[in-house]
Amino acid sequence: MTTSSMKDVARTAGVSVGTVSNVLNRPEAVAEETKRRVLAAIAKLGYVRNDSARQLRAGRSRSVAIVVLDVANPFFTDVVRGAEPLVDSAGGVVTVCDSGEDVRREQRQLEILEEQRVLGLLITPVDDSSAERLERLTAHDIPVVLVDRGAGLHPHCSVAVDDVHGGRLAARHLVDRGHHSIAFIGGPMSIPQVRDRLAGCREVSEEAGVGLETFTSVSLNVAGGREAIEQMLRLPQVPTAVFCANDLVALGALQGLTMHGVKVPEECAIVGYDDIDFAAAAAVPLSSIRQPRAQLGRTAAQLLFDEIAEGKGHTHRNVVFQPELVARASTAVEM
Amino acid sequence: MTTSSMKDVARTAGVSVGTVSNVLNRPEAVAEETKRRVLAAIAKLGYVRNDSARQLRAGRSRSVAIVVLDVANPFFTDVVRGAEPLVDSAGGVVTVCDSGEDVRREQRQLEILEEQRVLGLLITPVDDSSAERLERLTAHDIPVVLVDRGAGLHPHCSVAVDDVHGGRLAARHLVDRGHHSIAFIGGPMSIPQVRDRLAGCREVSEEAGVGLETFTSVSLNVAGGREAIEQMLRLPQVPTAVFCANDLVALGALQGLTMHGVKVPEECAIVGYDDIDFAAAAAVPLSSIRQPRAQLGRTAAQLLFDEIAEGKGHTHRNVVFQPELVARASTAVEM
DNA sequence: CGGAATGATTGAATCGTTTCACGTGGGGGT
DNA sequence: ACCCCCACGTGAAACGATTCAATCATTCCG
Repeated sequence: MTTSSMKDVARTAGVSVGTVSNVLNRPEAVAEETKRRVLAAIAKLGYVRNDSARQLRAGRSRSVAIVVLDVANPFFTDVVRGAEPLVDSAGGVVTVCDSGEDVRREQRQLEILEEQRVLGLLITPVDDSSAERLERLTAHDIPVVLVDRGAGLHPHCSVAVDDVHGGRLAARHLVDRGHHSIAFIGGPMSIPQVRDRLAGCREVSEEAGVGLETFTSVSLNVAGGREAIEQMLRLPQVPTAVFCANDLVALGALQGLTMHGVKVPEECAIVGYDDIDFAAAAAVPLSSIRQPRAQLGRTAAQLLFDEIAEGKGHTHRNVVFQPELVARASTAVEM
Repeated sequence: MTTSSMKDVARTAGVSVGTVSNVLNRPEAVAEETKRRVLAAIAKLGYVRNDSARQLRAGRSRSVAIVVLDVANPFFTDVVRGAEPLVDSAGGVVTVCDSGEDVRREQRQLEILEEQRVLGLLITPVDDSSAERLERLTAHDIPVVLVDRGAGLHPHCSVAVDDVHGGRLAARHLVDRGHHSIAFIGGPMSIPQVRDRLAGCREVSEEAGVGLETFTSVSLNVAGGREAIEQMLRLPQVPTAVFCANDLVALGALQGLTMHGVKVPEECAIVGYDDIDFAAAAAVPLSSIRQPRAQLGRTAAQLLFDEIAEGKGHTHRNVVFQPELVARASTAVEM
């Protein structure tokens, strides 16, 4: 028998289990001498609290789950970083889940998180198909905060960055630089952020009478960007600028273009999205649309705890941040 | 009352809780008709299993924890990625914990994980101070696999890459390129990987009669690299090459050097470590020491499940991979 | 037609905490 | 001397699922 329980501790200390529990949870309510004896017993037996039993009694766990599209994307790790301190100081634990942009994985994870009765959930859903399940979580008293997702659409709190506006900023920047035909790279199109960024871009390009080709990448990562460039370069008339749905795609695009001897920014400009740290450190430092990453995480966690604290009387809040353009070498040439 | 239990399901289906449990866990043992009724009740009530209760009974949870030094470091996310499929297919769940190179945080997380009775633990410990606690976990039947850590030192399974050899490879490469004085950047020195990589580097530099200055960075990230370069550039005689303890530090070093107008690789060469994807995409593509990142994760998970399966009769295995040099532009000049 | 074998379901014990209504004994106030 | 209150402790009842021996029907076979 390697694991000892409260009962064992109680026995060795010559007290009741209730007292052991008190030593652990309300030390001020137990006499010095007794406390000493109990602590000694705990040390001697190497007793460790059983969280399952605790949770069973409490009805909830202490973990706050964050479900992201891609843990390997620095954007998301920065969001997680932003949320962590708050959760920590509230005595919680952060659990990171990677849905990998895969609806089925996401489903499975949500199921498990629900079974675990997590304290709350921050999530960037893959697409709209999880809406139902998320509402169900809320109905089961598990607050959900949507991260980086269009506001107001769902009965949850949310933090988001105005992606349509971000798309506009990118396109406006390229138009100002004199480009007449733009390529948009991103996908899959089921991801709302991708659609929104594209929408903003389209808005500006149409208004300015500039051509817009879209290339759907399989995934929002480096490989996706590289592959999309292959397609693009097969066009009879290759666009002189690409706007990528995120920086990983942009880095992939940069690699693809360089590999084919296309000079960036002279022959083709690039604008990315997120402004992850690596964007500035790229072969050609990337112009990008900056999002307040850590702030997103921090605010999301804050909203979550607010909702928990307010309980039933809570009204959802939807916080929207504005993105900003960071111009670097990858768009440094006038056409 | 928003959450229903087995008892509720049993009542609505007109059966006993034992039967409900059977429907869920051994469906073949219950009659079709009954099963239908129970499933209907489950659907109607929106019943969700309570994992805490399950675990309490089972004595273990289903989660495999991975404790890493820095989630924002692509090296670690790749390791996690490698481990995930295996854990998944074994019906487990991955929990990622970020110790942030902070011993106290690590301690706290280990405590929590022990309380949670996790299935097992993959960990890159911050330093040796957790050895005791880790042994205690093993004693409590929680298998521990050390990731990216010197083999044989501890009573656990481990997967590692030969860091001393990696350091040698880097130094050898720089010596071959004709450098006469090398700077090592990395830290804190309490991290064993840092010490080993430095040791390998020192070995070769001494053997070759080449100068070696070491700069201790506060942390193994971009900022750490940038700051170390500030120090280095104050030297009367600035080294012509730097070997960085990982790629993030190397990227920081690259930024620092560029900011001060030092040309890479003409005036100063750089070798990184890990060969993360971003290394190849950097402003000056980085030479680096490649580690089999995903393989590390995969093997670690495999060892863990082996240990669980073998039980008491298990003997620890220590798998060591060999790193390899990937030469790119950042060392492309002969001195 | 009796008895055994098979199949389906039940009920109660159990996991390890937390919580709360109750003792119990001693000390202070009047 | 009496009463009351306080400070400490106790014991037992939850929490929700799993498991297993026991029960109850059937069916099958000789």
